[in-house]
Amino acid sequence: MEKKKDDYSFFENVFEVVKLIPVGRVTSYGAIAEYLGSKGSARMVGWALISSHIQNKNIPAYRVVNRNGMLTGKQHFATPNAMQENLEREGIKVENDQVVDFKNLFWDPRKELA
DNA sequence: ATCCTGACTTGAC
DNA sequence: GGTCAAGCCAGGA
Repeated sequence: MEKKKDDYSFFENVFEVVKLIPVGRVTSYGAIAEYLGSKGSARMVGWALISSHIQNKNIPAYRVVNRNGMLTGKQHFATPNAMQENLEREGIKVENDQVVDFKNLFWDPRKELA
């Protein structure tokens, strides 16, 4: 990472939003990216989340899935099953690496947090 | 400095 | 309505 200018870097911003995700809810990378103003660069959100795993803060990265509600990032967790287990622990049903009733559990920061 | 890759998304065919 | 291709920004080789 870099020291950046004077404000928090893109990553810190991502962490903030991710930490604000309510329990039992999920969001998508694109939604966060759009909320941060970097709409279209959803990849960066995922990239930031990779760094989140080395952060000391509790980043519920498992609450972030792709637009399809699919657990694309489970591979990057300590164990591929961790993501699904964590979600299920919060009452979110995951089936075939996909969040059940995703559209209902979807949490849009731009809409809810805005 | 150039090229490649990546936890994504959207538009076109 | 599913599949393919391109765009996006940042970081590592």
